[in-house]
Amino acid sequence: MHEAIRKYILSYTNEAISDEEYQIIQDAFVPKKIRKRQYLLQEGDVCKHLAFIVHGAMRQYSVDDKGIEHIIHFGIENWWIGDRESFIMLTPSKYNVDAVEDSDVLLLTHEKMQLLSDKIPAFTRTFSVLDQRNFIASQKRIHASISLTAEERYADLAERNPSLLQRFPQNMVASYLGISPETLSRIRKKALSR
Amino acid sequence: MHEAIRKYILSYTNEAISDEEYQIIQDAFVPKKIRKRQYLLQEGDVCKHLAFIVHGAMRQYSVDDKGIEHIIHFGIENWWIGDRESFIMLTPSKYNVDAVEDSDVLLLTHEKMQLLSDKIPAFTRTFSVLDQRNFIASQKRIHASISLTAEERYADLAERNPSLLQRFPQNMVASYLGISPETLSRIRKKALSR
DNA sequence: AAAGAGGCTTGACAAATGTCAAGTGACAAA
DNA sequence: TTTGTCACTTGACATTTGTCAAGCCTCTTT
Repeated sequence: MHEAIRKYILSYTNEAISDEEYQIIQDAFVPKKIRKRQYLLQEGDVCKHLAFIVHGAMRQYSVDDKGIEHIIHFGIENWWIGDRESFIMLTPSKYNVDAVEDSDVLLLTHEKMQLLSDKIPAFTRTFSVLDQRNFIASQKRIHASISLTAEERYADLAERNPSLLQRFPQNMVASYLGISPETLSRIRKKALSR
Repeated sequence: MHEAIRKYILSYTNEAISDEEYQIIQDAFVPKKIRKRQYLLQEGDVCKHLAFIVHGAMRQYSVDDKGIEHIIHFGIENWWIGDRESFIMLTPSKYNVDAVEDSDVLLLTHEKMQLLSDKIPAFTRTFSVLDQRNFIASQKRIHASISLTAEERYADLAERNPSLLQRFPQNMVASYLGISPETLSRIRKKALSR
């Protein structure tokens, strides 16, 4: 399973990884299987690991006073998932993270992440680029949320990340877009008649 | 003016900065005065600099088909501003950045940023922490946009960043929150009667 | 096979928000 | 001073989106 990480790093950098470095990487990541509906993180706990998804589908969400779930992040193969705020600040998380499909992940603690950053230059760069991409992606999502209608946001998602629409049930997609399941159902109906 | 940067870095790290390092920093940053309404970046151009705001108030926004402005970022003292996507990817920006008040900024190109990262460890950490904080802040804003009503988003902003409400005109705040100026006016009226 | 749960759709209605138009007041330019 | 511009407010109305309730379908469990 660790092979997935090797490929992943290589996709972010051109630097080769030596065998010793590879050994360090193997020691840093802890593989774990997470079954559908199983939690990786529960609200109130401190996020001790970031998870690299080797295979599967997961989500990060909060639950409001009325018990309604608000999904703020989807994760599938080759994506990271976890609450960065809690992970870095060591504060109790306001979010839950759980598996939507049975998933294989690689867990990384904050200490191991520091270790990798210090010892493996390629990793430093990988993390830094990752942070930048996350920020850019967030910026796009903010832009969509203040500039576009619900219908346009759905079209945008369908264009950029069609795979998410197939992997996650419609009510979760609605939550991710910030609209009710009924509204999404109606938007899709309209979109079909074209 | 460069003294502002020294203080800024020290607020992010405990490492002292030597005189040689300080010299490198002085060479990297180019001071510039930007008058109210003056552009730092225009849509279609590549964002060549990130700007550290020493004094003043600026905004990053897009303009849609109908000519309506959508503000995705405010910047005041000690904040960075610029289009990160364009800056990193070297692609034409979809945004404008201009000054809302007369402002003093320090410009940093991509090359100089690399130089600082390579030569000054404290800077590497500063940028990395900055990226992380940006990501966390974005995440909070996404959460607000899908979970809260317009009224709650305003209350949230008023609580977290009251200074922005005083520095930026109300129609810009409305745009930032993703609502019409009329709606914000009504929300404020309601909020007063409590 | 029967029962139940969950996800999706649909209709009727309510609530939130946007749009348009008019009016006011402050401030800057002439 | 006068004029004009611009931000803000307010009212009337339109549009979008949410809420609630019912029904259908599929899948799982018993």
